Amino acid sequence: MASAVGREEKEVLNAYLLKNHLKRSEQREAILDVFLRAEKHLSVDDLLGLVQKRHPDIGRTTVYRTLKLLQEAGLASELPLDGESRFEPDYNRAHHDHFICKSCGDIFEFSSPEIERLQDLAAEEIGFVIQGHRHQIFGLCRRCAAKANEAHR
Amino acid sequence: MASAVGREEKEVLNAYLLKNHLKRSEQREAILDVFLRAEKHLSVDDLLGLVQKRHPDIGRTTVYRTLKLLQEAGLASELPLDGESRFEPDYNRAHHDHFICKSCGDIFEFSSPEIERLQDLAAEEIGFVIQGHRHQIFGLCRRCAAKANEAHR
DNA sequence: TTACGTGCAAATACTTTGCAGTTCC
DNA sequence: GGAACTGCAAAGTATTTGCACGTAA
Repeated sequence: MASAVGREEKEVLNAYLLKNHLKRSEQREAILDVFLRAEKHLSVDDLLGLVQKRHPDIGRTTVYRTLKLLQEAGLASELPLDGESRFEPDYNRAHHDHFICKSCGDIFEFSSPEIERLQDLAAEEIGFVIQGHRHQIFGLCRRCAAKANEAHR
Repeated sequence: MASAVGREEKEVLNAYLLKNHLKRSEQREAILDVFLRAEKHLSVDDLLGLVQKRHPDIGRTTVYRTLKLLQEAGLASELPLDGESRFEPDYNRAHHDHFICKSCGDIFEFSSPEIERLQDLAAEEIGFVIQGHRHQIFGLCRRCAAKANEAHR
């Protein structure tokens, strides 16, 4: 059962390691495994906590370094928030942006080719070459909005 | 000449101070004045540097605190970037988002009511109540893109 | 065996806070 | 006179780095 998760991603990682004369390690495999199984949008602390359930000796530094490695290998992407960043799997995933609930912290994804197209147009107008973007929408998710409404009465 | 800049904003600040039982100070007035005259998108360090040209005794802490105050008063808004935040005047300004050049650091503004509308639609679909958003596009400005192209030959 | 990986502790970078003295109202 | 403001130094927070030791190839 365990081995079925992220088979492809594990191959991608190994290929990346090989290509760059880097080494495999138990830590890297454990972190990738936990990362792929987890709910999305983990903070470093979240991920460290999950990893340490089975591997208490893995340190925070290694989690930081492995997340950086996974990004370079195209397996993870960072969601830079105000305080701490969050990370999500990014292998073979379509581009998307995020709704972030200020109350419960939950994150929802959305994607809009139309928005992308409008961005491209605006960039073209000023001769700007787009390399990446960050599009985050803050507010209250359905549940928290309902709660807030109730409390108002 | 000096007194003509940001007259209205200064009134807004004074009204805000009064309403909240806060006090006026030479520091706050100097910082607001420099802030309004400056090129937009200043970092705290930029602003501190400019302020200290005329008021060497004003400290970094006061700049931080005054920027927070100006935001509360609706006079400034923060552009949270990767390392340090930048700040821009925000009184009676239409909403807009930013292109940010990774090479020279320059920031360009753009606004698209269409994008806003699409955001609103996406939010509605999941019952999300929007309170704010951050939409930043990274890449190369026209000039830096041209430079990069040249270097490639 | 040699270069890479790991974990700790220390360093960094930006921002906030505690505190003692000063200023505004 | 009392609450608010200021500047310094210290504390915070998230992340990175130096280093000695361990490990994969």
